[in-house]
Amino acid sequence: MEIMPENSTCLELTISIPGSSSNSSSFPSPGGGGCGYNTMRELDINQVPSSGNINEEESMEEDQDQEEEEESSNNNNNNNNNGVPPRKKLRLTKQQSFLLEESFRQNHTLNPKEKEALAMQLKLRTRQVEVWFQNRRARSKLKQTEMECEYLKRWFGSLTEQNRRLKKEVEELRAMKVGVLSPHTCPSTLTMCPHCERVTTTTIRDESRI
DNA sequence: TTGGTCAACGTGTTCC
DNA sequence: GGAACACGTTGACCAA
Repeated sequence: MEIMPENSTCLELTISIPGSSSNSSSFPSPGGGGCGYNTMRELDINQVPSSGNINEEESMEEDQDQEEEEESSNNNNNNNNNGVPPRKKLRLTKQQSFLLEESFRQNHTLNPKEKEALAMQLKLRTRQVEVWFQNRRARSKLKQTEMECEYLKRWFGSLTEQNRRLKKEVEELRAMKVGVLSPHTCPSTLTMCPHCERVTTTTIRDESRI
């Protein structure tokens, strides 16, 4: 996208690199983006019990979560709510978010092997990793679109201002021309000043002196 | 209560 | 034709 704003000095449009620090969901930013990660309990209802990367406290919670998930899963299989199981909200842990963000920063798409490996590492299902990347790309694109929108608004403003100035200048020139061509004045020509790039009038008498 | 966030889903499109 | 993706939407959850 190439846009040249007024005077070509430009407001240069540098569109955000997805995954940049300004991103609301990036880690670490407690409470960043208003999602309330700092205060809310990191409850992951779909998560498999942890080992390895995640600390003991989280591990205990996730063991509990797994039981809930299994129960939920069983309930789902039993087709309560007319076969439509209640949808529960998964919240990724800080660690999971961090690793996903890191991965996204390196690459915005994953091949099946990378996806599987990441899912294993995060103790998530590959589908969850896949969905996370899809949503992350969407958020990234949205952010970029918002930035472009802001930029275009500013550019529109500067063009409007430039237009206003040019119109005013045209009015001045018209007035000047009327004055120059009026009776009792010498015929003149319009010339462009190379320094200020404004049009000035020169009388024929002036020119003859040169 | 309301608005924002985000995981998850359904569907259409693209690519191989 | 199927996998991967984009896009729009839903619903759970949270803070103000």
